[in-house]
Amino acid sequence: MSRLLKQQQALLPAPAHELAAQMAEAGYKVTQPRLAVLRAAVALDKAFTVHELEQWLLQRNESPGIASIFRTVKLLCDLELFQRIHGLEDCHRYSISGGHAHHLICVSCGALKSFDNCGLRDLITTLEQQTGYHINDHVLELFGRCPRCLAV
Amino acid sequence: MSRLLKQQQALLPAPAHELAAQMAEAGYKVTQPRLAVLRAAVALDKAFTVHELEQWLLQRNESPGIASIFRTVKLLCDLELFQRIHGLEDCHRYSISGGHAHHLICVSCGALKSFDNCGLRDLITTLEQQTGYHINDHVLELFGRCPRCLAV
DNA sequence: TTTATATTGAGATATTGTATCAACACTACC
DNA sequence: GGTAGTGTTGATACAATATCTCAATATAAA
Repeated sequence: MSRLLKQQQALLPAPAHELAAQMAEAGYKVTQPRLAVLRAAVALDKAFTVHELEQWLLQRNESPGIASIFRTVKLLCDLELFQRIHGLEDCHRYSISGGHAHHLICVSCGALKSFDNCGLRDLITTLEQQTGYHINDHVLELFGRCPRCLAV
Repeated sequence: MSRLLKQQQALLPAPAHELAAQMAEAGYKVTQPRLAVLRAAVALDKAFTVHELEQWLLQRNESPGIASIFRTVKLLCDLELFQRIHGLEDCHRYSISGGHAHHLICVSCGALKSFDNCGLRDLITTLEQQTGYHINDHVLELFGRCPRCLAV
């Protein structure tokens, strides 16, 4: 079976392949169900829900049990390869993290841009001085409409 | 019953009283269950969960049905008197909004500071130019430790 | 190949809500 | 003061997201 696995990995689009490699590096096995989730996430190419992953995989008759999809998403979040998206309506979407912390999301189609330079340093310094808090983390998500949806 | 209601309102701490007034202004009845939720939220004085509201009220034997607590929280969110908090671990906390959009939250005790000037205008302008998106909303939450928890 | 460990899938369970609907409580009108 | 209409409540059912349990299976290491 491990030969089959290697064959499939070789056929993966680069991003899923890279994510799988990072999973392996972290000491986790790159199994078929986990690969399937990675492929789905890469293919969807937007902020996705677990349900959307499952639907994508069901259409291709390669869906693992829903528990395994949830487990894989959680594992990838813990490894900081996936990231939870904080939406305006709900917080049940995830994205491939790419090491970036923040997102710009199209409320119309779900298209997503990641960026890391959030320019909050001054605000954080000011707030620390004003409040006496020691700030060490933050959530920042921006919402709007992407060029394609604006053109429609 | 309406005499009793007025008597109790007069005993409220100011913030709950004000929130109740705004509910009334918006055309909603200020009932005992709704007042109870307001009192609990004010008393907790931090980012709270619906479960925490219920516990606070149960301890005082004045808890409405859980459905009414959820309904009241939702109503107050719709009226922008409460606001959902986007936490690092989950997004099931709420705060009294005070019209401000952003929060600084102590991860240790849940203490909460609100502020409105988030200084994101430059970032938003830059991102709009870089991406072609039209940005019209955002979520920003900051996390750290409050002075009291830092002192422990 | 054998052994030990990690992972899976199915189903039960938990958590956070929302929908339904009969009973109740106000309000306005007569 | 009664009555009708509306808003609200509480109990329960239901839904969506997610985790737990545990036997069966897959994988890796010896």
